[in-house]
Amino acid sequence: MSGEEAAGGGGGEANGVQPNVTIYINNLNEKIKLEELKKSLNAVFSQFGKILEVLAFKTLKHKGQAWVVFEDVASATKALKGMQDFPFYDKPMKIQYAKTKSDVVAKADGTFVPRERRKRNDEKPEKKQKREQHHDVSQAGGMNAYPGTYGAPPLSQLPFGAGPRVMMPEIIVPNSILFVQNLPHDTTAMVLQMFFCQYQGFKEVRTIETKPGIAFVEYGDEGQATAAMNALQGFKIKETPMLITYAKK
DNA sequence: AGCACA
Repeated sequence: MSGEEAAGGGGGEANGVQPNVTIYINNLNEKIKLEELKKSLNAVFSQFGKILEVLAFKTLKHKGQAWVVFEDVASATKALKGMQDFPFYDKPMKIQYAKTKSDVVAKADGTFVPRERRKRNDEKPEKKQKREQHHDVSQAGGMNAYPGTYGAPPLSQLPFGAGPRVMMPEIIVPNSILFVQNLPHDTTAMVLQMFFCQYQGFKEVRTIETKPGIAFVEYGDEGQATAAMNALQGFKIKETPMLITYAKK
């Protein structure tokens, strides 16, 4: 047990914090509204594994910070390493493991003890809390407060060979504008921009309110668009890989 | 900078 202090590499354990299913993020852009922030965090982190909950608060002491609770430590570790300094709303996010166990997790493994004074409910420590007695942790107050579980259509249902007709071979015509499909319906343009803006020649993302699940992303030229397409093809924002093609001219 | 559970 002699000095094993890594030379402040930038990991999470450098500050003596143990690996945790929950990551603690700070240096977040404080101008972003909480709801959007949580949604974006969810979008940006769900590539690393199942997310049980995203927490953020607007109190003075907790601005610019958030907690993302994963199902397992491996996902949290991947997220910590993969997204360290990722430019998120123009600020590099700083990620560590959370210092303590999240309530959702404690509730799931039965170690949860309300930290505040228990309410007028001291004669009933029975296991009848809610009618959610599922063993599915994700339901335990998780992130599923989303306006619906849409679930993008699987790749097999994409409008490619759609229709019972003879398949015409689609001629691929390169375009500086990309057409992105198969996105989670709550994906915002901001989140898409965070991914697509990392490639040369990025101009803008356009979404259409009446058409969730798709987006157009414009680059300076076809070559740049192609590079971005190759880099992000099949990237999963939630569970379903996004499909990128050239927009029709 | 700031580690919570609305």
